Amino acid sequence: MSNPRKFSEKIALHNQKQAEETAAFERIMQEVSVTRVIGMQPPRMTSAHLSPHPQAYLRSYLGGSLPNVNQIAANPQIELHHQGG
Amino acid sequence: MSNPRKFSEKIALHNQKQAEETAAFERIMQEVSVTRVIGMQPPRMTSAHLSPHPQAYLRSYLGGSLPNVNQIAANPQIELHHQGG
Amino acid sequence: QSPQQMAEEASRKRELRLMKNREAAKECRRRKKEYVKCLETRVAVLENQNKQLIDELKTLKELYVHKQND
Amino acid sequence: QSPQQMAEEASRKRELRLMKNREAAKECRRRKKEYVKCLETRVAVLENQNKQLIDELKTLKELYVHKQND
DNA sequence: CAGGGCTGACGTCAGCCCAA
DNA sequence: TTGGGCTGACGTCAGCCCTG
Repeated sequence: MSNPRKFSEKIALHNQKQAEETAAFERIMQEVSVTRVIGMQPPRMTSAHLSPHPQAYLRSYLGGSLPNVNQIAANPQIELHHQGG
Repeated sequence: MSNPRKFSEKIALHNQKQAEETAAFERIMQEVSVTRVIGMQPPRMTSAHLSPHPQAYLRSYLGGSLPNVNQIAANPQIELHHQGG
Repeated sequence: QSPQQMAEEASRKRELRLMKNREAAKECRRRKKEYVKCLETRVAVLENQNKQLIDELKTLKELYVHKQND
Repeated sequence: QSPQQMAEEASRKRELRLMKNREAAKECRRRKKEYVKCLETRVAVLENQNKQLIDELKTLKELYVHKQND
């Protein structure tokens, strides 16, 4: 049953749910942040686009490592390949 | 203090917060729904736009009563940004 | 007043206080139980709202990038 | 066995059981208190996440309609 | 300041439920 | 099936805070 009788199990279940929801929350927030950043660029060219290192430009706007950026890199306008790890 | 000692006050406070958050939640959901609906139209004209009653057309897509939709249906090109937050 | 009457009076007062505190404790436990149930319900409601908000955010985000590519 | 030893044995067993249940009740109250605090913390966290999600949804929505009007 | 309303914490009883 | 672990509910004590 999803509603255990022992308090320890209830606490463990709530901690698990909270961890999952926090992960999903942070993930979607980062994705939306990335979407908004790349969405602001196309209408106006920035000097950063002339830079030989566009990856560094994006990483300057965003904080941590962005594993999902690869999907966004599928956009034909911007090329963003792995920096080799 | 925001953390009362009596349980009745705690319950009242939680009910109040829940009501406010639920109201804000339903409001933003309806707004986003409206935004998505009107955002799908401009690229291609639908036969519904030739109808003499566009309000009825919108109400067919959306559920409850939408007081803001009237303004949107009247002037589709206006910007709707209410309290900024 | 005789000490006998004093003892009876004290005993009656004590019993009355115990009775009041007994019922008060019962009501207190009832309110606490209701409060905990309120907390659990609130958690469930907020959980559903979070999921719906995340889904709507995903949808609007993809719609936004699609508009971007048009 | 004499009834005297029987009574002592029963008394010792009862006292041992009371002692165990006493400590168990104490631990149980501790876990319940921790659980309620966990619930309150969870409510606060979900509340903040809801507000942030709504704000982000508002921002993305206005950005979407702006892209629409361009 | 004393008195009373509420609640935190304790010990006890009764009952549920699972592993032995 | 049953003993033991956990918990729900009770009554009591102690303490806080507010009102008289």
